[in-house]
Amino acid sequence: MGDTNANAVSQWVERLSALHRSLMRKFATEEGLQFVHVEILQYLSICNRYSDTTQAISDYLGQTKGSISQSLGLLEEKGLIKRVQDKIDKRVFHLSLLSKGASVTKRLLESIHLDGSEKLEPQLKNLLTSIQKKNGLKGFGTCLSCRFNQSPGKNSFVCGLTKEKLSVDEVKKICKEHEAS
Amino acid sequence: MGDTNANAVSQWVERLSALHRSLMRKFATEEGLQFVHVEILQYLSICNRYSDTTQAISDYLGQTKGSISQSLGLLEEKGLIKRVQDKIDKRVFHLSLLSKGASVTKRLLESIHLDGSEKLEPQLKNLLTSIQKKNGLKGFGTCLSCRFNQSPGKNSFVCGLTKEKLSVDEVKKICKEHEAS
DNA sequence: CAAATCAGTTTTGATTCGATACTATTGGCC
DNA sequence: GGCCAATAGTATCGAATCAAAACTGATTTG
Repeated sequence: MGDTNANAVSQWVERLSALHRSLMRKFATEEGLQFVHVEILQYLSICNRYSDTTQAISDYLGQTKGSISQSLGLLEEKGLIKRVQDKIDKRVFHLSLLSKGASVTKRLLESIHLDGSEKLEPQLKNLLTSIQKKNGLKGFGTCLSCRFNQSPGKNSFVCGLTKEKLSVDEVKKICKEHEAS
Repeated sequence: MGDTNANAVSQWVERLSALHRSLMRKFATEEGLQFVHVEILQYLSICNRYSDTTQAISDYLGQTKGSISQSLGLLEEKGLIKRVQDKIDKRVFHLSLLSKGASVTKRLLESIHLDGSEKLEPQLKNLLTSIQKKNGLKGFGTCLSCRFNQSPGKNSFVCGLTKEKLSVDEVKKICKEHEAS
């Protein structure tokens, strides 16, 4: 974990990320979409119901909500996503993938086929959280690593923030309110 | 290395890459640059003298050379890079960072501080090359892992493709002609 | 030496981008 | 209740990106 080594890891992450961007861009072009569209669709496929809003996407992708809002308009027009107004807070609109949008993210996953040894998984997880922590970024992890998550029984989950029950699938998704446990 | 696990690794790489993009975007905005500008500058800081051209950047980043050409024009105008015509092949122009551009890449490296265990390094390397291979991408590795690289003596390197001598620093940079050894 | 290839630029029109200003809703606070 | 700040989201603006295609020149190939 020395400083000399941090640099070397840096280089590999830089190149891995660059390669991933390149593949995503190629995929986007083939689908007749912009890069950011694919980013948005991919995010919507992994975020939970507290995090499917314009602002959350803006936070996750690091772009202004104005830009995101425009792109969302286009994605809705193209029939890839839909937006539904929140019943309680009428300012927020929940975004979700329509079947057409979901099939794009499915093709993306197939198109960029990643392989890695099993040992890599926990290490990548650590790397990710360490980067988030180092850069002072909050949020965007799954319930399983969140301090608000409570598990009153087997396969039963409750979010300590919202006091709501969460399904087994739901707790695997990423949340903007996430705080490391 | 099973299929069930490939998916899990996928998820982590996706999120790691997304986080990295987000940090790069924030950095770009702070520097008054576009995302792609930072990508180009970063690439120029790690590529060797065979790979510092418009076409190579286009291949590495996965964008059309027309787009790259436009961005390069702006970067030159801003005094971040310079271009020098090749003495032999007058079609090609070699691009390089000016001090102003180099300082941006230095700040980028400091800004996105990545930490990881030593064990991660060889695994990331394997992951990277496996993705390149799986996606049928050629090129963009360092001489040290290239089959053209020859080492007639200690700290002495020759490229089997160009028959040119390469310095110790040079062989650490990435090359568009790279082929795995 | 002509044709094909290659490196790079230019042009075009749709779209992104950040910045800013704006509407509408919500929440606090007296 | 009523006022004001905060929040979610959209609209507008000008500069810049983006891919696609057409276009120079230079080089290689046949």
